[in-house]
Amino acid sequence: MKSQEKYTPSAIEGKWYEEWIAKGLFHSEPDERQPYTIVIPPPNVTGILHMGHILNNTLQDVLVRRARMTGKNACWVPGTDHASIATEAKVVARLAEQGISKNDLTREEFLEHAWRWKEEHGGIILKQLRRLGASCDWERTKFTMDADMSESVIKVFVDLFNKGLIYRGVRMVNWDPAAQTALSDEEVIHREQQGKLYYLKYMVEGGNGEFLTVATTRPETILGDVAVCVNPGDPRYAALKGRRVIVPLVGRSVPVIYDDYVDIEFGTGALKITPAHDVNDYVIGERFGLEVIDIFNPDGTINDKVGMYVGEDRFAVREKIAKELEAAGLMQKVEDYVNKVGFSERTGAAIEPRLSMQWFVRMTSLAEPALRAVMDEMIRFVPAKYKNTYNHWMTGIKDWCISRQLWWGQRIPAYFIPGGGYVVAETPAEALELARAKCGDSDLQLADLRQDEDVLDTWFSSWLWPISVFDGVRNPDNADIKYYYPTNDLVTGPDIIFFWVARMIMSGYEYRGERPFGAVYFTGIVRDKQGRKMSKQLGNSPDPIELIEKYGADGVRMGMMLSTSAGNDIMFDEAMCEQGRNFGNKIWNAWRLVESWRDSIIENGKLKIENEANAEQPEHSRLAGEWFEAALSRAQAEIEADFAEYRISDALMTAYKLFWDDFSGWYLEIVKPAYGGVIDTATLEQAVGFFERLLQMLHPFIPFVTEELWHCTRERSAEDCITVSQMVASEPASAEVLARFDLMREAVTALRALRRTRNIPMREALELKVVVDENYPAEFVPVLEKMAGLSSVEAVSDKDPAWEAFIVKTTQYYVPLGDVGFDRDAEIAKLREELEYQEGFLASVMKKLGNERFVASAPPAVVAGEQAKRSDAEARIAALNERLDSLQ
RNA sequence: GGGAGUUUAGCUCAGCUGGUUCAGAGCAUCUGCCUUACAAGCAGAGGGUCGGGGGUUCGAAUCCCUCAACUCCCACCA
Repeated sequence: MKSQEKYTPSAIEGKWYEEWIAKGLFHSEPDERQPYTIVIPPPNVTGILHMGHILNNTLQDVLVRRARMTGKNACWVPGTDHASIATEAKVVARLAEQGISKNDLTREEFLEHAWRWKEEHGGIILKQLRRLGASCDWERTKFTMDADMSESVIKVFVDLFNKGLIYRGVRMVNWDPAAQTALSDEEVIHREQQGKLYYLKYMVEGGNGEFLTVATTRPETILGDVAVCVNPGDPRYAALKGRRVIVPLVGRSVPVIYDDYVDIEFGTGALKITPAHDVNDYVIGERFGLEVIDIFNPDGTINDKVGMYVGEDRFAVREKIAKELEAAGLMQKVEDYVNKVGFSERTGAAIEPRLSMQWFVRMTSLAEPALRAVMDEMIRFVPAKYKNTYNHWMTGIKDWCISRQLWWGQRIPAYFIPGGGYVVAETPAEALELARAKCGDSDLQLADLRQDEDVLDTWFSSWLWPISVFDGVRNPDNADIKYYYPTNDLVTGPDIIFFWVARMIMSGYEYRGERPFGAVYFTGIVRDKQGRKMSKQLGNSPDPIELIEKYGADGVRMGMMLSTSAGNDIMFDEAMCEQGRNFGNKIWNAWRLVESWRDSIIENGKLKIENEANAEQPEHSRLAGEWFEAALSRAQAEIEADFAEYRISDALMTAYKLFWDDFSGWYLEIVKPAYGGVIDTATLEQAVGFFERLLQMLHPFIPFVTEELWHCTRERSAEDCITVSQMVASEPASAEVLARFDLMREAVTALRALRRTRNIPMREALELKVVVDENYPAEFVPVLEKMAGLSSVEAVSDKDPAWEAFIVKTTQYYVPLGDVGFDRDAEIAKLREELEYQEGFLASVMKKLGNERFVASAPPAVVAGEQAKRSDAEARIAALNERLDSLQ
């Protein structure tokens, strides 16, 4: 295949993705190779791609592609999450647009709408991931509400119930009035709010105008007040013992009670007790056997319990009641006050603590092996700092509220028996059997049983994800689960460490007796370049698809990977994508150069110019090959080490510099045929070989352009894609060759600088004289000659002071040039400056070496290093002095 | 109120268990160049008292203490 002249990402990306899919290159089946497995953190089925997904999925793709190219059987399982609250909210909103209220529908009708919505709008995000180049095994795509997935969830619920790890009870839970469901503690986000603290007067019953002042942030809850509580040690209220006070406006008489919970210092030292709407109040109410008056409807409006403000919203009532208290003279004062308020993670609604009947999972025993696994690094967290966070949460773990008052999700498999009690079973038939046995009524019919209305928390299905995607719950011994589980790496955000990561670890040990993954790579948050979180409201989040259209998926991926290190937030700047695109262009053009060499000697697979092309390989090209082989090996080894430590951006930077600087800037320039000449076949072959290895090294990061060029480097069969090609293992690199080449490179740089100051064009050849010593890279002279444009290199011992000079390490180089343009004073000044620096350096080294304690206590290698520095510096100083003397 | 983390060039970040005059990289900036792969490029250059202060050490960006700023997580104070 011949390359196109211009690099146009859009022209190649779609094509190759289709090819990969058509050839099934991302599909994995168990075989004799080692597996490498990643399960995707399933995005919401109705979600669309944002920058966070780009970051997260590019990382996964880099890991998977690299594994695929290094002998592993790579399997990346994609899928989506049913996201019960978010999706149900969207469906409800859409129904509302059509004038349909959820309340007018039966459960079945609603679910029909929901499924239709899912079929129409779901999975967009998975299609978008293809644009990014994600090499998922799409044949394994899962959805958390697929029949088999749901079955697994129910099976686990029943199992945990039978083990006594699931219970049902009335508890104070976090109520989301918008979604009208309970939430787990993790789904509540606490944020500071500018609010007010209202000081209300509670008149003492039977007193003559005495009152007690209670401070509250939520005056509307006085409707549910059942007591006022003060600290028993508070002298201000000692006299009120046994008295009752009147709840303002409401007129209800409530007792004054005494409990240590109340802080004397805070507010007025008096606390109103509303057991139905505050967790602490509930606890105190229980202690004192107080009544519970729930004043809210599920949607956060006031109910008819008290007969005031019926049907009005809680926040409207707050303002209204404040005014009326004021009017009634029952408001002492109002202060500005900042407090923390809980909000629903999904709907953003202010959470209402509410007493209700819910299902819970006992977590303590599940947490134990899961905690140990991470602390003992059976599961590695990257970065490790998240071990702390995890440890803290797991140690103080609370029971998990798993019931949601929604319809979209797995319905809780509990069936109530008419006479009371319930049974839990995987199927209605089993439930009936159990129920009959339980109540001893063999005539009981299925229709008599009533299934619990609630569904399970979404996370109760996703915590099984690494197991259930391989059907390991229903068929624990199937070939897939045995082969792919435990998975290798999990790439996710630290924001779901409790929601998801911790729970997967728990379910992993409970249901497989094994960790679900070997390592968790925590990404940071993608922010804009001012450091602000990307959000719809701010409008600072670029559309990833637009970015891909502008810079190519390759460019966007590069941009992301260049600036990501685990756990650190990434400050996204579109310029990074530009850099990525530029790199694609660089690769492209480097190939065009090599290709042009080939085209000049080969046509239709045959040599056009026999004699010249078959000529012996020039020495400089042979040397360049020797050096680049070493450079490539070293880079490969570094990249391997980086991947082992999950330093993905470092690995990329190493490959980037290798390609751009070493390969394009040096190797290709060295072997480039002279003007009008042709390349020899040996060098061409070598250049193409290097190019292919570089493409492989880069492919995980920048898959499309590398695949395109892979098919240009030689004729390939349809199956021969870089995606499934195997990288050759790194060989030890010769440090000697690399170091000597660098000395040569420095000489070239010095000669270039010289040309620049003396304004000598490249076509004008220079003569180089050298005072040969051990730091003179004699073997690379052919390269030096070519790169610096030298006509001759000669070893000398006598120098002419009129010669231009430079020193590389300790080697003195001279170039005889006329006096034209030579600035003796500038040269002397430069030499003096250099001399001063070297003398300072030597002094510092001597000081160290003269220090007995240093020589005695520093490691021998360090001391030897200092001695080497000393002799180098001395040699250099001698050379500088010599040069100075000759000039002065 | 607890806990964790961050602070190094204009920007984004590397600098591992103290040891090259160690102060680095990429990008950006500046100066030359349209040199027949690439101006999405080439050749160069400048730029930081490693947040402040103190200490340990022969030696500190690196270890300790302290102060400051920022970020995140956890927590039932009205």
